[in-house]
Amino acid sequence: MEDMEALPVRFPSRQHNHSSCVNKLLGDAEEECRRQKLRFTEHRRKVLEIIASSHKPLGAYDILEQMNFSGRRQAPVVAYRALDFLINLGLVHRLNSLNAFVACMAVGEDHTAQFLICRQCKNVGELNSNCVSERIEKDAVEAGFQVDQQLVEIIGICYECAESG
Amino acid sequence: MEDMEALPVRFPSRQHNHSSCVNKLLGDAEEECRRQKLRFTEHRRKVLEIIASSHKPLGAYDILEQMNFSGRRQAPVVAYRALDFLINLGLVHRLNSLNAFVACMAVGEDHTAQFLICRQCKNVGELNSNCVSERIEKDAVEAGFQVDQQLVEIIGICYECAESG
DNA sequence: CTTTTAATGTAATATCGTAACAGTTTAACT
DNA sequence: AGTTAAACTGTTACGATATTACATTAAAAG
Repeated sequence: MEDMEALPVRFPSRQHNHSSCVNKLLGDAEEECRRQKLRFTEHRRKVLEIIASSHKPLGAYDILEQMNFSGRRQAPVVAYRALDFLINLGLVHRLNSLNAFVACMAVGEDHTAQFLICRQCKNVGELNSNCVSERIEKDAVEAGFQVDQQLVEIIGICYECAESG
Repeated sequence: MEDMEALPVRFPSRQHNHSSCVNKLLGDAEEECRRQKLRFTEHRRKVLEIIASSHKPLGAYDILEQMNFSGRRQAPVVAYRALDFLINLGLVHRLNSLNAFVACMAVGEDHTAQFLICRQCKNVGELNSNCVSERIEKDAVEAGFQVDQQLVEIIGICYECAESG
């Protein structure tokens, strides 16, 4: 896996190793839950595993399909509950333009993420530009608007898809 | 209605006169359709009227409820078709975080809009910051990402709601 | 005036998300 | 340990949002 730590932009390369993503995220989750005395239950672990195994956004019902523990299909609310938990913890993001969910690529960095969504390969990257978020904050404040939350989703074509046509 | 033309930020004041918004938008629509040889049909006019009459975002089914032409309820697809048309024309925007629609406040200015959504009064303003959109474009390009569309939704509290508590 | 294209009417269905409530597990506190 | 309170789970049902498919009608282009 290439080093994405130093860059403000993180778009998953085609070759990169997912399993290390998964392990890192599960580790982060466990640590964070210990710190905040929250329970990292089976459902929550499973949902995080599923999401972290893909850089393509997954719908709640896609996730649900992969949750068949005992061959039995779970109710939708099971997935949504786990997703809410993970989102509040900052481990998962919701993409409003797709009604879908992705794992966070910058856990614990207290970031206001912007998402790069490739409409060809469907991979999603995070653009972690403080510059953008500060600019938004600044312009909003000038308008007397007090910002709680920024949602930035950028749709286009990623580098690798542009290359391979 | 206060003059919002000169400002990069447009948040509707409580006192401003909606009917002039509606008329302006209908005029813009007619002109744009004439120019592009598109048909400004009854459904399309009606939906635009409904949306323009509110700065609060409306869901497709809210719009549908106001479309009872002959006392008869229309099918959802009727609203969605008109909405698609108006969005392509740049007269209406979709707010992904709310699954809702608002009239454009800056028709014809070829803008990449950012939306200010007040979570108290539910009014929506447009922040028309080239600075933000250029910054996003620039950062994305640096990551080798080719931008087609930017979605920026900012959730918080507007000036008037902050004042009145 | 006929051919083609665009828009409409209608029904059915897919997709996404939540409410309500009973039951169970876990943590916290005597 | 035993008790209580809080958090989590199981289950059913339903609400909200959006699309497909196809037959019909209206408008524009030739």
